[in-house]
Amino acid sequence: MPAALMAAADKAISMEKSGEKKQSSAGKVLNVLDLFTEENPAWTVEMIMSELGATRATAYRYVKALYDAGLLAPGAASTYVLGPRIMQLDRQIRRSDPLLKIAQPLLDEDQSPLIGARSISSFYGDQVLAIQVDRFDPEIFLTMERGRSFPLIYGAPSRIILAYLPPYQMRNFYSSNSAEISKAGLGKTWEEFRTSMRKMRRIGYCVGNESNRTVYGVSAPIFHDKSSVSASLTYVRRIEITSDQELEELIKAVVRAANRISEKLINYSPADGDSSLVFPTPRLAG
Amino acid sequence: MPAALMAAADKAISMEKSGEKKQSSAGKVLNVLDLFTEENPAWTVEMIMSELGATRATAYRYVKALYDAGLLAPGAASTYVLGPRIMQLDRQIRRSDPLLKIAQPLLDEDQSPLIGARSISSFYGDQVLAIQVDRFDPEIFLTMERGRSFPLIYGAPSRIILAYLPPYQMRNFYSSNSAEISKAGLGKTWEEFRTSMRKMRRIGYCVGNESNRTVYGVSAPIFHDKSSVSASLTYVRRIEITSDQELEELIKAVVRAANRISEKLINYSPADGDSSLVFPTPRLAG
DNA sequence: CAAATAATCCCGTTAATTGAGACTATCGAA
DNA sequence: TTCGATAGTCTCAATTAACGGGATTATTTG
Repeated sequence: MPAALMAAADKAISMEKSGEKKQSSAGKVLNVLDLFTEENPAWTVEMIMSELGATRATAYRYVKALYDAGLLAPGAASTYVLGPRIMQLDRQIRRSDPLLKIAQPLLDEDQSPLIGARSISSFYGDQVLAIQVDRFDPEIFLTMERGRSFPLIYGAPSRIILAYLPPYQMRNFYSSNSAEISKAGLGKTWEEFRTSMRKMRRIGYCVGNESNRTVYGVSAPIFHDKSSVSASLTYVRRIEITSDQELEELIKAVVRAANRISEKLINYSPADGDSSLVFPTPRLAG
Repeated sequence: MPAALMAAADKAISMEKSGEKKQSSAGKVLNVLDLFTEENPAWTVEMIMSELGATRATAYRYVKALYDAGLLAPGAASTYVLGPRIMQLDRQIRRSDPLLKIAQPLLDEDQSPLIGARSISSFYGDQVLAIQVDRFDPEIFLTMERGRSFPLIYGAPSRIILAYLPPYQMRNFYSSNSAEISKAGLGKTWEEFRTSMRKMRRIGYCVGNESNRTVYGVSAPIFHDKSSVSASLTYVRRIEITSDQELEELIKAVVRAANRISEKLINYSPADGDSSLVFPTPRLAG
C-alpha cells in the first residue's frame, strides 16, 4: 500500500472524535454543509448567521461560495437547501468507480434465489459506506441504502473489513475503541481482539444479524491489492426462510463472488497498460 | 415567489457562460472539484498543482480542505477521488426532499401498464436535473438517470418547465439563447417563442422523442406554488409499441399524476402549521 | 405606492492565504 | 536495516483576501 494511503488511513482512524483542529477559511465555508441534515434540510441565511455566530456579510459570503459551486441552491421561502451538484457528483462516482463497474456484471451472473438482497460496502478509513444495494426479495426489510455509513465495528459488512486491516491500523483502532470492542464481544484485551480477528480472517467471511434482526447478512472481503481490503460484499436473506444448509450455500456464494471481484480488481491495477485509462482503483484505504 | 428566489433565478439564467467572476479563496478550493470528471476521476496532488498552476503547498492545502470535508478521499497510487460525503449528502437529499416524499406514494398508485418508465426532473435555474428515474419496461433504453442534467431547452422534461417560467425569466432566457431556441424550432423571434410557449401552457404537457429516438417522453409540470414550476413528471414508453390512442392515455395519465403532486405540494406549504416541521419545499426557482 | 425582507456593496482594519524550500514519514528494494 | 524515492507537512515573511458594520439595491406583499 502506498505511503499516501497509509498516512491518511492512520490519521482518519486515530483522529476519531478529536475534532477541533485549526480550520482554514475554506474549511469554515465547508462546515456550513454540516448544518444541512435530514432533520433540518432548509436554512435561511439568518439562521446560518446565528448558528455560526457570524455577521450577515460573512454568512452571505459563505452561502454564495457554496451556491456558486452548486452545493447549495435556493429553496422556497428564502431558504437554502443542498444543491444539484451533489446529485451530479454522486452520478459521476457511480459511473467512474472501478469497483462498481467491475462488480456489476459479475454480480449479475450470480442469480441464486437464495440471495434476498445484496450490497457492496466500501471502506473509508473510519467508516464503511454502502455504495450499492439491490433488493430481490420484496418482503425483505433493509436498513442499508447507498450513502448510509456504519462504524467500522458495527455490522457484518464493516467487521469483515475490520478483520483484514493491516496490523498497525488494527492496533490504532483497538486503542481508540477498546470499550466498544469489548462491549461488542470482540475481545476484552488487545490479544483477545487480535485472536478473534485472526479467526475471522481464517474463515474468510462474517455472518451478522445485529443491525437487522430479521435477516442474515453474510459478508466477504474485497481486495484491491493482494493484501489491502477496500470493500466488502454482503448477501442478505430473511432468517425465517433460511435453513442451516441454505446459510452455508449463501456463505459459499458470497465468498466466491467477492473473490472473483477481487481478482478482477487486482488485475485492473496499473501494473500493465495505460494508467490513464486503466487507472488504479479509487477504492481506498484511508 | 420570494425575492430571494427571483434574484437567484435571474442571475443563474442571465449569467450563463459568462464565468470568470472574482473568486473567493473558498471558491478556488471548491473549483478543484471540477477537475474530477467521469473521464478523469483520480488525481494526484502533482497533477492538481500543474492543472491549477499552484505551488505544492497550496495544492495540498486545497486537497486537505476538501478531504477534511469528506468531499475527496485518497485513492490508490497516491491519487484522490471524490469522497464518501457526496454519497451521504445525496442520501440526505433523497430522504429530505418534500417533492420526492410526496410524489412517491402518489406515483406508486399509478400502475398503468402503459408506463414504460417514469422520471421526476427538477428545475435548478439554468438546468433541469433528473432526480428520480424508475424503469418498468426492461426493454426500454433510458438516457435519464438520477443526477443527469439537461439544458432548459433540451428534452420534454425541460421544455415543459421552460414553458411555465415567469415572464421576466423567460425573457432573460430568450435573450441569452435565441440562437439555440431558433434552431430548436421554438420560434425565430421573441414573439414567436412567446407564442409557442403559451401554446404549450395551454395544452399543459410536452411530448418529445429527440433525446432518445426509440421512446416517447411525455412531461407535465409540477408546481410548488400556484404559479411557480419547480419540477416536471415524465412518463416514457417505447414508440414501437405505442398506438395513437395509448399515447393519448399516457398524456392524460401524466397530467393527472403531476396535478395531484402539485396539489399536495402546494398544501404542504408553510401557510399553516409549524414551518420548522412542514418547511416549504426546497424545490426552487433559482 | 410604501413597508418589509433578502441580498449586495463599500472600505478600513485585521487576519489568513500564499510561495519557496526545508523537513518528516512511509514504502519498496536490496 | 539501510537507502532512495515519493507523499505530505511545516516554517516564515510578504501579500492578499476575509471580516464587520452599516448603507444600498432589489423584489415581494399589502
